[in-house]
Amino acid sequence: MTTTDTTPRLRADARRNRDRIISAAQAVFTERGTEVPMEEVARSAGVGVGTLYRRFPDRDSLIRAVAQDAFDTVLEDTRATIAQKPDAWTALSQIMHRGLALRTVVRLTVLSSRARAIINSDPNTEAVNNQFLELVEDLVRRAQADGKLREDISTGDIAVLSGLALQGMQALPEELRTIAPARYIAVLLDGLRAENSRPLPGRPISADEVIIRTPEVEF
Amino acid sequence: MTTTDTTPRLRADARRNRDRIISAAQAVFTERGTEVPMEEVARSAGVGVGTLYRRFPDRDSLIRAVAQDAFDTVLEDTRATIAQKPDAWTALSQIMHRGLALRTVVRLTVLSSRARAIINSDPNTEAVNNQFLELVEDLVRRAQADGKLREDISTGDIAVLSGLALQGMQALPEELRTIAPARYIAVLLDGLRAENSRPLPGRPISADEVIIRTPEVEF
Amino acid sequence: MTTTDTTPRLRADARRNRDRIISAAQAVFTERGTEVPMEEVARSAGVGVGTLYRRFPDRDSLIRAVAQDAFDTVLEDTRATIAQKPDAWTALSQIMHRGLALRTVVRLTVLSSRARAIINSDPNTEAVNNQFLELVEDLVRRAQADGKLREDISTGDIAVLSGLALQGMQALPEELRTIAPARYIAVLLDGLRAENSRPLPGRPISADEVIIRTPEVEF
Amino acid sequence: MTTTDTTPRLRADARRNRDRIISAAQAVFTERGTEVPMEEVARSAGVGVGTLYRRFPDRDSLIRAVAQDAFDTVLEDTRATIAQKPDAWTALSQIMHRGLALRTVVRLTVLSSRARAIINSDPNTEAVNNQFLELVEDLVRRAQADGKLREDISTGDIAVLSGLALQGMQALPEELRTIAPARYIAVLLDGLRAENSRPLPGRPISADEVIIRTPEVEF
DNA sequence: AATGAATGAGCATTCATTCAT
DNA sequence: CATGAATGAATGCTCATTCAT
Repeated sequence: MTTTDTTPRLRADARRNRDRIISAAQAVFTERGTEVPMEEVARSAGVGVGTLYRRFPDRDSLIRAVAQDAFDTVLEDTRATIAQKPDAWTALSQIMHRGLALRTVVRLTVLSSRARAIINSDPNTEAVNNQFLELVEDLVRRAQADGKLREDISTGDIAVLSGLALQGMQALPEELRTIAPARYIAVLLDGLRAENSRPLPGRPISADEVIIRTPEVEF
Repeated sequence: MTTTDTTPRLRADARRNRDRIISAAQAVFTERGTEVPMEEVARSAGVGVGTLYRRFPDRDSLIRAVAQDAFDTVLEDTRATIAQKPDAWTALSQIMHRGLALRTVVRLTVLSSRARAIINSDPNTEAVNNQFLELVEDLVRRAQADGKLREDISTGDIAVLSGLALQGMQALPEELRTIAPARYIAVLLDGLRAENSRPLPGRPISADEVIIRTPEVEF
Repeated sequence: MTTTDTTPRLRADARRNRDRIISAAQAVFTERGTEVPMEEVARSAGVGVGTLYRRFPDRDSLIRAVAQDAFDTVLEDTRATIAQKPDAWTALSQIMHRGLALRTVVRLTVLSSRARAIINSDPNTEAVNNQFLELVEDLVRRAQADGKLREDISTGDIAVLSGLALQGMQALPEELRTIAPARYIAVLLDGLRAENSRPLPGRPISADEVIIRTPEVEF
Repeated sequence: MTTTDTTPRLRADARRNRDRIISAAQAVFTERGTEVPMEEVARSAGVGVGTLYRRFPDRDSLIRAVAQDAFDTVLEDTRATIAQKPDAWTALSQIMHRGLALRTVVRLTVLSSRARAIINSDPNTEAVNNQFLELVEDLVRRAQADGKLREDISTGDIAVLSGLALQGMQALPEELRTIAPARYIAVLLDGLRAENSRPLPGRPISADEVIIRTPEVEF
């Protein structure tokens, strides 16, 4: 787990508790949504509710911490990927194929309007997200310059599309849930290649446009 | 609205109310998930809770009715599309571009595990769904025979992919929410074309495999 | 059914409906208490709720009518019994052994505080009840004068005791429910005979004292 | 209160609350039946509904606990009585004259079919009840051998008869409600004596026959 | 006049959050 | 500090009563 330590000093055991809670919450939120009873989260972290609430005064603050953590991981991964790959298209492909943390982010931002609202109003997470999007933006530009990525597409589109392919797999039986995302990312990538492209309807969606304000949807 | 009239005879006003409730529930479920307070559903249908409950004795039975209705509409639309288009690829494209009812089905089946469980145990809805999948299956085969659709793909894949592109748009600002689905369906279609396709990882997923049994996820 | 016709004129079919409702309500109240859903009562009378409510504007008024009817029957039976039996003790025995209408009265008065409150405030029923108690009072006096009935007992005691033996049989299996009341009435009668008697604790309870004011108990 | 401690360890305050709830529920159930609003029970125990539900997850489990407790007390009382009284008839008399806990049992078993169903399916309570009935059975046999108790009677009859005399007193004004049960128990006992008894109709009812299966009656 | 639909108040139950141990 | 108990507000569902057909 990667945690941007905001709380300066924390005794070792308290720290450990905090981490266990975030891990557990991430798993539980990903599996069953952000509306699970707090007691469930506590139980699955192996602590009492009291402890949970001492660390995170309400559900929102827990969601915020989980999001924070996931965004951090995504950013780190992305940096690591870029550090090794000079080819923009390959880098993009790899990033889109990435796993759990990205999936958490997707769930949190795409599926739960509550999480979205929280994330949108958290400067810390937003900052990390912006850094991530900048990196992707650069890759997009470079991949297009290389003639690999279609022109009528922008960073926001990529963000949304990666999101789609990483979610919604719960409808599949266990066996397929593992292989399906890779398949659909691959289909998408084929659809994103310059060579294949028919002109798209609408207009490119930029990175700035995917940070959202719709607070009503709640699955 | 398309309602398969199961209840033999219903007084005109009762019928009207029933329809209003299903419409309202469809909208509300699509907007805010299947867990909205029943009172909300009632209010948005302009009836009292009592009426809602008289017609649908519990939430499950309402979800079932909404699903039924949505599946019916999807099937009808699909038939109409096929009736006019002899070209399989075009037919598939059009079906994938279709709107609200399909979106409801997707929401209901992909996002809410509760809805999934209900639908899976409703023979009526399942029957309609099967008819729909058969139609698509035929289109897929034909489009592949025509050399339009890539070979390493099957009906289940198409079903999942259409689902993905039709959901998750709530993360976008109002303006884009309208145009985005069409864009992403287009990208997907480009990715699905036979020409230039790279081999996909995994294996084709058949129609039978997307009727699902995982009841834990609940957003 | 014996109904003291208060409502002067009533069309034949309306009259028939009224009677069917009272019969049904008597049965249902006796079986399942005075709190059964009105819809149940209506269904078991074979009419719609609307009709039920047209006849009896609320639950209380239905209970009142049922009580009325039962009291009437009890009074009639008692008169008939007395008319044939000059021996007071035998008359008392027979009255105590009587069946359904008496049982309804007992249920209504002993088990449901609501019914009790209603009956107590209904001059009509009260009048009938008073006539009944006067008859019993006379029998008690005569049976004591004959040396058959113990002296330290009064009409109120008899009323309460008959009530007890006629109720609470629902705890027994079907077969016994039929024979049990007769057995226990017999035991009671043996206990009431002058010859057997040890002095009782407390004091004789008169007829006036069993018309009651406690409105809290509600089974 | 006698509580069979099933839950291993319970914080002092929780334990205290548990006991208060059972006491309150016993009183309230006895006064107003097993259908009182849970909120009433909670209020009368001086706790919030939440606490009530934490301890007893639903109404049935509360009824079960109250029954358990009452049966325990009855059994204890009975043992104590027997321990001091070698004379079977006197022991029986005393047991029949006993008060509140017995009355609760009676209410619960005789008046509420719901309670009956619960008790019948609770092995724990059933066990205690069986022990109780064995003790009474023995007393009945001895009292008959002593020539004190009439021969044409069995344990089940005694159980039913004690039940009758201990209930239904709510029809009486406050003052009499205190003395009445003793009076009627006395009458019954006179009726149960061997001397002067007339043969009873029907047949003796054994202890096994009063554990019942009729779940429809609900007062 | 009879019917059954509509309404909404009432009670059961769950769960976020606070607080005593 | 950690724990789990207590609280009460929110929501599901039922049913008495009213009213349109």
